[in-house]
Amino acid sequence: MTTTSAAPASSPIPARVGRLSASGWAEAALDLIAEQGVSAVAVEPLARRLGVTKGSFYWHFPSRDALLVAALELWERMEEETVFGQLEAVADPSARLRALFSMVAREYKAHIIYSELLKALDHPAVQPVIGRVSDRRMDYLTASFRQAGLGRDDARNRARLAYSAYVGFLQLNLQLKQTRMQHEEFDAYVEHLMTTLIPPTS
Amino acid sequence: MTTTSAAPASSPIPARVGRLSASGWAEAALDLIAEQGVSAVAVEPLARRLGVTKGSFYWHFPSRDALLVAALELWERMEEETVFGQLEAVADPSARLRALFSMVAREYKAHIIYSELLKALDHPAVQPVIGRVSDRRMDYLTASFRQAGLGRDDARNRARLAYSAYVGFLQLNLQLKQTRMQHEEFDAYVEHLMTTLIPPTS
DNA sequence: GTCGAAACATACGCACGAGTATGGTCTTGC
DNA sequence: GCAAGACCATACTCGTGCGTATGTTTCGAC
Repeated sequence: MTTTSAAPASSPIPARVGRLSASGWAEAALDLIAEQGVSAVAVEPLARRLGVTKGSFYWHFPSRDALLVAALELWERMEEETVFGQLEAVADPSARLRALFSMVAREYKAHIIYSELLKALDHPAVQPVIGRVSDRRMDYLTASFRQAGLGRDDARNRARLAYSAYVGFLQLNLQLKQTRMQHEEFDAYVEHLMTTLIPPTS
Repeated sequence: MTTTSAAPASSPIPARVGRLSASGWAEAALDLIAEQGVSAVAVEPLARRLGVTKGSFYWHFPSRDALLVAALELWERMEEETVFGQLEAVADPSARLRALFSMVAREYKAHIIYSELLKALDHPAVQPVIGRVSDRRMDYLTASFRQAGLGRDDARNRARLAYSAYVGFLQLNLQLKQTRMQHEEFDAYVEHLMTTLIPPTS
């Protein structure tokens, strides 16, 4: 979504503009992950989608795995700016947790990708990336709960609980289409999260 | 694990005893799901594992999908007895939530399978099954929180939170091998869950 | 303009999994 | 103790995805 920002993200119609670069392929791969998961990132279908053939692909990348790695690097950088950057900007630990959950509604794509990557943890290339991102977020949440007044162990456990709730929410509400929540209902749930998980500002 | 209870669940060595039945194939498929996920349920590898060939399989089942459906039915029945049955037996709503989390340590396999099925929600055969099971558990948790003193909306949201934490825990601690919790740490976490999520018995 | 490299097309070989066809071997009822 | 059906093996076809080999077009430098 940066360089060659053509193709409406999901169109089977080629409609290419210029030529492709390696990052163009990586971005397209990320789109595919968001839509149909990691296993859907196949060379030939992806090439058809971009209006080219595999001949093009294997000029930019040595293998399908190399594409995946490039896409994951791209996502991790993107995630660091978008999600983590926005979280870091929020000073109040209470508002920070709210920000994390509210972002799911706004920054939809980054979270969908995170959810899809969670489903592909078997893949050796995915595991370290998702490990780093999860640890980083967990540490930040833990620190937030600490400065919100919780003790060391309590803060870590509360962070576990909060982050598990985030991950579980992604699975149950984004993947399992059935019983999708409405906006009002979602807001009420987030409100419930706050009062339950955030210690009262004594 | 009922009829032809041979084969040590993970041995590449055949070591068959008698002949196979349809349920034998379904049980083997469930084992494979637990170990390597839904996509690993392929006819030929499964046949090799059982010490037979596909010729045998296609006598018992018309297609690979039919096997998956049979395996899912088997699991749903098994789950209803094991997990749900044990939950229902517990009267106190507080102890009930503790039971749900503690069961993850004991009844390992059923939860691993649930986790793997969550990762395969794209598959049309998986979605309704996991939907029914999740709804049933959610309803039961909601009722538990109600009789623990929470209002209608609060009980539902608290159930959402608790169950999301359960699902997230499965993903982060069972799938992501990295940073696995120890027994002591796990017990402390469960304790934290109780005090945080269960309303005090006024 | 033309030349070289970047970007792409075409046509292959290979592995693997789904499904079919057909024949062989147990094993149970009687 | 022998049919008949249950169970299994062998040998195929077909589709799909990965990777390679080898041309062909496009573009920028000079």
